[in-house]
Amino acid sequence: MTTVTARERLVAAAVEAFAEKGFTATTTRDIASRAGMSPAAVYVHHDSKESLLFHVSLEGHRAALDVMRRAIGEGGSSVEVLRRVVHDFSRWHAANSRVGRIVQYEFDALTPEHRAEVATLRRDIEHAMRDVLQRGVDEGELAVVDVSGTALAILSLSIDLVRWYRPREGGASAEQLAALHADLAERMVAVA
Amino acid sequence: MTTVTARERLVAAAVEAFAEKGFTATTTRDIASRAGMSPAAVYVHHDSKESLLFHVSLEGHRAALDVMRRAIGEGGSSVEVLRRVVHDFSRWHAANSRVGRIVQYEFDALTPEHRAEVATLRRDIEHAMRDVLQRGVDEGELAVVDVSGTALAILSLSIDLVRWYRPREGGASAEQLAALHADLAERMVAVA
DNA sequence: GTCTATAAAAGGATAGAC
DNA sequence: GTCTATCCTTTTATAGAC
Repeated sequence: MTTVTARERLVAAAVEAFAEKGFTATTTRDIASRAGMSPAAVYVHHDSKESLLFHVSLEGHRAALDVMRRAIGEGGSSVEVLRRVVHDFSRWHAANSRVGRIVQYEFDALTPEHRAEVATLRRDIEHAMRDVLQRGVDEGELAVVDVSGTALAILSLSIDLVRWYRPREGGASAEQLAALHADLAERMVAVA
Repeated sequence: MTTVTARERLVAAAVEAFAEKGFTATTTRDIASRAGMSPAAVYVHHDSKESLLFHVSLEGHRAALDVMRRAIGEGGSSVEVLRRVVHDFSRWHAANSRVGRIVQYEFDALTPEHRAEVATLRRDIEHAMRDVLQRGVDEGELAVVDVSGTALAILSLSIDLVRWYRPREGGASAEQLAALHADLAERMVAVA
C-alpha cells in the first residue's frame, strides 16, 4: 500500500497542467486545484511555479537519458544497439508523452541557471546517439555520411511523437510505434 | 520600392514575439513595442491577441501545404517525388522556423473555431504525404509496411527541426539539412 | 489610425490564523 | 502543513482626444 504524499500529488498535478496548457498558461491556482489543495499550499513545497517546472524537467531529462544509457549498456552488435536505443527511446516518449512535452517545449521557461543544468543532460543525450552511430561506422556495420546530422534526425524521429501522440483505443500503441521507429532508423543507416 | 504597412509590421512583430517567447508569454505591449506603436494601436488592426495568432497560424499552415503540393505537382518517379517533397518541406521549415514553431506549438492556443479551421489544413498535409507513399507502393517503387505510420515519421523528420534549428555561422544550412532529410527519407522506404 | 489614460480582471506570491 | 484573505503587479482590452 503506497502512500501518496501531498508533494507527489503536487508534482503530478503540475505535469498534467503543464503538458495540457503549457507552463505560462498554467496558473498556480490551477495546479493547486488539481492537487486538491489551496493556492497557498503550493508554496510550502516549492518556492515558485518555475521551481516546480524545473523539478519536472530535470527528472524528465534524467529519465530519458537513463533509458538511452540502459539500452546502450545491454550491448550487442551496432545494429542491435541502434535498434534497441531507438525502440526504447521512442517507447519512453510515447508512454511518457506528457512529461516529454514539458521536457521538450518548456526548456525556455526555465531560469538561466536551471536551463544550464538541464542543457548538460541534453548534450549527453545527443552525444550518446552520435556515439552509437560512430561505433557502427567504425565497425563497418553502419553507413552514415553525416553522423551529427543523422543523430539529430533519429532523435527527431523518437522525440517528435510527443507533439502528436496520444494513447487511444484502436490507435498505435507505444510498443508498435517503437517497433516502427526501430525499423525506420535501421533502414536510414544500414549498409547497402 | 515596397511600402511596409503598419498592419504588416504588426504581423512581423507578432511572429517574432510568439516564436521567441510563446503565445501566452507574449504581451500585447511587447508586440506593439516591436512594431513601433502603442498598445492601443494593435486593436485597430486585430480584435484580439488570439486573432493575430490565428492569422499567423493560418497563413503558416497554408504556406506549408502549398510547398508540399507544388513539390508533388512537379511530377517524376515516386522516389523523385518523395525526395522533392521531403527536401522542400524540410527546407521550408528550416528557412521559416519561427513561423514553423508558431504553427506547431501554438495550435492549442487557438479558439475552438480557429483550431478547427487550421486542423483541416493539417489533415491535408498528412493526407498528401500518405498519398506520396501509397503511390510508390502501388507502383512497386517503394517498400512501406505501415503507410500511415511511416508518413507521420517522415513528417516528424521534416517538422521537428523547428524545435532546435537556428541558422548560424558554420552550422548546417537549410539546404544542407533538406538534402540530408531527402536522403534519409529515401532510405527509409526504398525497395531493397 | 495613433495616441494617453485607464478600466477590469487575472495571476504570482505572501500574511497570519489554526 | 493547510487554510482564508489579500497584496501587488501585470495584462488584455477599451474610452476618448487628436
